[in-house]
Amino acid sequence: MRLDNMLLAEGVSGPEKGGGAAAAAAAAAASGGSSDNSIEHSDYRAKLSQIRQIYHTELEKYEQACNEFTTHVMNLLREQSRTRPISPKEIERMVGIIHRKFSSIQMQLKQSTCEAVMILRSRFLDARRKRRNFSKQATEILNEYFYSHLSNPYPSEEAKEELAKKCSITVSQVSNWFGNKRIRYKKNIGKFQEEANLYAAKTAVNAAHAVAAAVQNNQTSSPTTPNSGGYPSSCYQSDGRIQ
DNA sequence: TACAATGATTGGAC
DNA sequence: GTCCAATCATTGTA
Repeated sequence: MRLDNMLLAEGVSGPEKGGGAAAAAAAAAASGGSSDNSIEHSDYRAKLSQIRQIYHTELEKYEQACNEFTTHVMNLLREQSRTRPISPKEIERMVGIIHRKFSSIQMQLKQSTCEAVMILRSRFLDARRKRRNFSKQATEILNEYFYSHLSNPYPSEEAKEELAKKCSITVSQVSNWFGNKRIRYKKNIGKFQEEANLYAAKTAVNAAHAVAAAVQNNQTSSPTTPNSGGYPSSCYQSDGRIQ
């Protein structure tokens, strides 16, 4: 069952008894976190534990109420048996109805606990709230690739994976970065011109070093022509995409 | 503290 | 699926 799996995954329906209720959990989940990672993590765990505790407390209450109500109904039936015959099957049927009713209430409790956990998780995992700037080195690597492929700044899947590895970020972060970079560059080429020249010069220096090394080794490879930067309007397709 | 920069998300187009 | 464009939310800085 998915609900059980989720609660189990978060340790909510496990054997360990802690503290926390659905409503309180939702309130806990709704309150903001702290800036520090470790503090945030302990905050998350504390709120999760709160959810767990309330879940178990409520569950116990329901079980107790169920037992009390069952005993009460059975006593009533016994009393009634003095005035009319009541078969054991009838008693069994009544007990079954009570248990089904209570288990559906417990299911609702599970559902709301599950929702509270999901709210908590989404808040904790919401990347926007935890955005961190990439390292200077990573930005450098990405910029180097972007400006040296200005005529076609669309890295292949392999190139993205390579860049992701080099920058210690994910492939989707690389995709996001290139998406943002393309659009922002296109919107304000003038602003990025200096940066483009800088990286073009860097690429040129790297190429020159490579050529020098090749010459030294008596190799005959020809140098690659670095991209000069620019990004003329002709680079864009009619639909606005960069060619 | 206001503002710019930046990484992530969303919705629509292809 | 990718990409663009707009936007959001956070971070960095003057």
